[in-house]
Amino acid sequence: MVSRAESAAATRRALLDAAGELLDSGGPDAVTLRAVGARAGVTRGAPYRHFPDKDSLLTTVAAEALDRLADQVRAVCAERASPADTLHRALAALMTIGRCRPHLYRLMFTAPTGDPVAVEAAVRAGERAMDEFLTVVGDLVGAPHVRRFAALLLAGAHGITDLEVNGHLSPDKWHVTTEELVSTLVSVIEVRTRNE
Amino acid sequence: MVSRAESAAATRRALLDAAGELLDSGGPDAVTLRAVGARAGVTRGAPYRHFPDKDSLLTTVAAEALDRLADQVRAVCAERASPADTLHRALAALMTIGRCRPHLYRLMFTAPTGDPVAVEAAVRAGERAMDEFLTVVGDLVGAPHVRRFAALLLAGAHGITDLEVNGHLSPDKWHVTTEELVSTLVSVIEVRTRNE
DNA sequence: TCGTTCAGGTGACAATGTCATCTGAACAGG
DNA sequence: CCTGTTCAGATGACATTGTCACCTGAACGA
Repeated sequence: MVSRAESAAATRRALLDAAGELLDSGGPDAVTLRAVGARAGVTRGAPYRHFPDKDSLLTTVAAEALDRLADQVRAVCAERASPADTLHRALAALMTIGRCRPHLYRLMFTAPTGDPVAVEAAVRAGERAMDEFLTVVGDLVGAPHVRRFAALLLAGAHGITDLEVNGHLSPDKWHVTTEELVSTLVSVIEVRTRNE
Repeated sequence: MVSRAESAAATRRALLDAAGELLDSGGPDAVTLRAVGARAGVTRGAPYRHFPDKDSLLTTVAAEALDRLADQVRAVCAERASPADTLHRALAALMTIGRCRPHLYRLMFTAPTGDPVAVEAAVRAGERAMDEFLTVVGDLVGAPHVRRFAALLLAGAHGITDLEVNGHLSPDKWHVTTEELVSTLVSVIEVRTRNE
């Protein structure tokens, strides 16, 4: 029925899911190899059959999340809405992760650690997500300064999200919502590119 | 010669400095209460005479760093250069921390944890730093949308810094330096405000 | 002078990451 | 069908860490 390879793959998946769920519910401190194992139905030593160490497990969680983000951006891009709309939705995908899964969001944008193989995978996934963003911005901005404005948009949206995630953007102090900030950011750059 | 209160204050200072130095040299994992104590010339239990727990110690380190940042921005502001120059230097103060002391930078912008007293101090220090930024931006932008643009500038600079700190802004991929990004960000907002 | 306070030292404990070792079942080859 | 191998998982053990209870001695106030 279930081959050994299938069972092992299922366990690996369960471990990654368990780590993500623990991260969401209790923050990084709650992600214990023992807890991850328990939630995945195995014991504390089992994860070492699938990941070299804890860091590599978490880095793989981040890599998968970055991959999903890249897929989302690509999907938004495929909808072929107006370039401005597409950009807004792509940035919204990023910020939704920050709002719904703040600890995962932090993990995604933290320098990956652990086994070189896992690190490499995370780096590649991150670059893929950024490349997708690049094509989105490419439809909005002329070729000469795509990279500059794409980096600026990405950094801006990330900064807004990160500040909000960490509670540094209380609306009653700044009189702005994160949505308004992103809108302002995008429009400001649109104005700039039209003026060139 | 040295009163008991003086000695205690000196130890407290030594603990905070030791924590900062360990954070710089070895990252968060290197900040061990035992290591902090050793570097401060005391043993592992001594920190508990000055901080309720480890989180509160680190939160206090962050609070002091935010306070220093606020002082720097205020000092820049007092130089009375051109508003644009002042803004650039204020943002540079922020980004310099990120480049020179990346782990401390991360600590500063992470939601504070630990004892409510320490958390309160960190929140207040963070708000003070932001208020200083607000006055800097106020000299550049008209009153109606100061907060919005101040938040945008701060979030943008923070996003750029955070991405760079975590290695997500390799210049050969994006063809941009962080300085160029900040310049673009500032000029883009200047254009916008002039058009209103 | 004497009792108090309190910074600091010390032993102990539970939790955790990690490893060496063991076990049993799924596999390959005859 | 039998047999040896491989490998996922279990288990025991160890060092490290945060944290606490308890102890000590010296600086203090009266």
